[in-house]
Amino acid sequence: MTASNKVELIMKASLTLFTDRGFDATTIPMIAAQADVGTGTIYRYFDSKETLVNVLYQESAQRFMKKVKTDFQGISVREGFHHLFYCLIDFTKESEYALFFLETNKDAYFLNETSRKLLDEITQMLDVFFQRGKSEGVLRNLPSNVLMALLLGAYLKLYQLVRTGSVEITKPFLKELEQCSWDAIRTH
Amino acid sequence: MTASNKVELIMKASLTLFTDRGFDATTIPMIAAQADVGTGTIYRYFDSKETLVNVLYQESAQRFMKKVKTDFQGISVREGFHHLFYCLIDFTKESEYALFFLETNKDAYFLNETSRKLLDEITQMLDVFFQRGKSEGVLRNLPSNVLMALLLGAYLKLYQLVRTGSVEITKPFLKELEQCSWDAIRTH
Amino acid sequence: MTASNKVELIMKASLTLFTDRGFDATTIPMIAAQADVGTGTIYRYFDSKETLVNVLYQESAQRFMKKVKTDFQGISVREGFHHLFYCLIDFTKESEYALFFLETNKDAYFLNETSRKLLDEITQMLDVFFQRGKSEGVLRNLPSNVLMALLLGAYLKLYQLVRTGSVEITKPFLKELEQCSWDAIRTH
Amino acid sequence: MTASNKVELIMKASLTLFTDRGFDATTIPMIAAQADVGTGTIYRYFDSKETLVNVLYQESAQRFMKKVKTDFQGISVREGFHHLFYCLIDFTKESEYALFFLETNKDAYFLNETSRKLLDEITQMLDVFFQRGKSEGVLRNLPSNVLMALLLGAYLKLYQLVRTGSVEITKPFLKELEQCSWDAIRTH
DNA sequence: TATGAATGAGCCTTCATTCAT
DNA sequence: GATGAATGAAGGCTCATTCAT
Repeated sequence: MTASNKVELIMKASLTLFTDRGFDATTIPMIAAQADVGTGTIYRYFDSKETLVNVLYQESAQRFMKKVKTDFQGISVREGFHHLFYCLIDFTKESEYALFFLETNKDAYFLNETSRKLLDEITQMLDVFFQRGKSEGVLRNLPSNVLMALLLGAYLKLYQLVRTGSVEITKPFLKELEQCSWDAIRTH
Repeated sequence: MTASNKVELIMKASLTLFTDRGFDATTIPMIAAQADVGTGTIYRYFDSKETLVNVLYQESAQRFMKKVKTDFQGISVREGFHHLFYCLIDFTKESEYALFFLETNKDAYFLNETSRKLLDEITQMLDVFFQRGKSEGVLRNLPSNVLMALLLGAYLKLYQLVRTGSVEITKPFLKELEQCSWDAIRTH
Repeated sequence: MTASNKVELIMKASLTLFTDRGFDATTIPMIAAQADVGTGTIYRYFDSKETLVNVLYQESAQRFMKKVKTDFQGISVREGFHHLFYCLIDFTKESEYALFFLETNKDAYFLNETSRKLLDEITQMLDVFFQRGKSEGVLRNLPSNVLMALLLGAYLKLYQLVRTGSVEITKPFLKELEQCSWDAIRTH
Repeated sequence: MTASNKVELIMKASLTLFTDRGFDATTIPMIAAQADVGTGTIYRYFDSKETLVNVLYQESAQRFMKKVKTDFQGISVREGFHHLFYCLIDFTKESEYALFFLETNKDAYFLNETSRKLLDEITQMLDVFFQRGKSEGVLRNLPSNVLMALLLGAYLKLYQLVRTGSVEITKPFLKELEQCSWDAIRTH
């Protein structure tokens, strides 16, 4: 078994557990068991539990950023929003546990400087987009982080319903949700 | 120093810490230090950490429910929404850390039966309101919990910005946010 | 309420609880509740929990010693044994909780020097008696503490059965037990 | 150092301390220090302090039962008594702290169902023996538990003297003690 | 390299003791 | 004198982290 494979196993297991149970309620032995490796092995690849969670966070952040960036240029604001919305959806679909990244607050006590900076990068990228929307008069004249909060907050709370099985995702449902979110931030 | 004073200090400290760090990452010694009381004192007033968190939750839930109920009858759906939105605002203003109640998931493992029942009551009360809105054709034809998630999710994420000082609350700002939320769930 | 009265209440309550639950499992608040006094009141009369238990022990020891001493002179060894046996019985009857004294080992970690010395006094008194029995050829030629252990050990173990209700005390039963104990230590 | 070694160290240390100070007055850190292991190590091998004490109790009970059972059939009552008496002696000699088992009351709050059942088995086995003695007219007509109490109570109290060094065990001494105990319960 | 036994700091909780009323 | 609220040291137990194999 290659080292990278072990790392992957550990990361996957951590992500699952952190998402399902939270950072504090997840123990290193739990992760080791889930990843089917020894406890000590985790420490061969990650300095500490905090390092691990930050690596995870950063990996997700990077993946999310890359996804958003792709084909995000040279399209209309409405198309951009559609893109953004489906990035969230795809991102969550690809790995349900990516939610961990989306749900973790910027000021979570276990995040380090690197993680926070990465989030800032994403925020700035989105800021550019939202600024354009505002200058074009398509989006409400609110701070970008507010617009993003409206979008992301609603999305996450909704996804909780999905995860608990209270709500089922269908294409028309997604379409309507996209419209809701769009209506929330666009000018009328 | 009166006993009630200590209870208040403990509750306030707990609420702050639970809101900021979450239940698991908050330790009893932390609470004691923040409340400036001895560790043992907390146990004079609360059976356990779990009792404490539930008392806090229920107190908030009750306060929120009472607030919403007042003047919630015999008004139009739009007016009802306005009422609801400003209940959230006032509730959060009164005690910033009331967010703890709003943010805590129903299935948080530390909530007891009483807490869950209380939340169910609130949910049902809101369901009646959202149903009326839908039957009048004013609100989108989505499940009530979805409509609530859209409203609450956005509000909470937004309030995080307020707490970190990234955004300042002003009357016109609130007015606009109310409109955003309303636009998200109303029919167009 | 006179001070001495409080002291009595506290001592009685302690004795009961120490006998029933043991020294470690008995808390000061428990004693206070049972004695119907405030927690702090106990510390007005006793320096510490350890002081309290030693006072109790010594009081019992003194009472037992006095009881044995009375009419213990100028009688035959057999009569002396009868006296001793019924001292145990009466002592236990008068206050069932006197058992605490009889059951507490000399090397119990909470006993202080004074308590140990008092027990030594009793031991010496009994030694005189047992020596006489041996020199008269009535008792087995074994160390006095051994003879006493045979008597007391059997008695205490038996009394446990009484307390759990497994065995009922009647006059003929006591008569037979006395004979058992006597047969154990007398010469044949 | 092998795992079984640690378990042994822990069990030995616990047994010593439980015997010397009792269950309540013995702390896990004490045991760890005595066994020269970390506190946490104890919990690798025993779920809880209560589990530990029960394992200890059951191990002793089993060892005692096995010892008594061997060559306990088809011998006279007097021979049976001799066997029983030397079982106690050997048992205590093998591990001085086996006393913990003999001294612990059946109704000790920390004993679990398994421990109690094991003691019941032993009690029943002895009951059969005592019944035979009574029906043959060799033993006093007293309940079996009373006869056992006479024997065991005396033995335990005696052994306390041995442990404190007040008395030294020699062959003739044991012989005489056996006779004492036998004289206590036999018919005359 | 991989492991998991071992560890001890730190958690929740209790309770002997103090002290302001 | 009497009280009981307040305290913090210490107990049982968990778990992040280390290290010998």
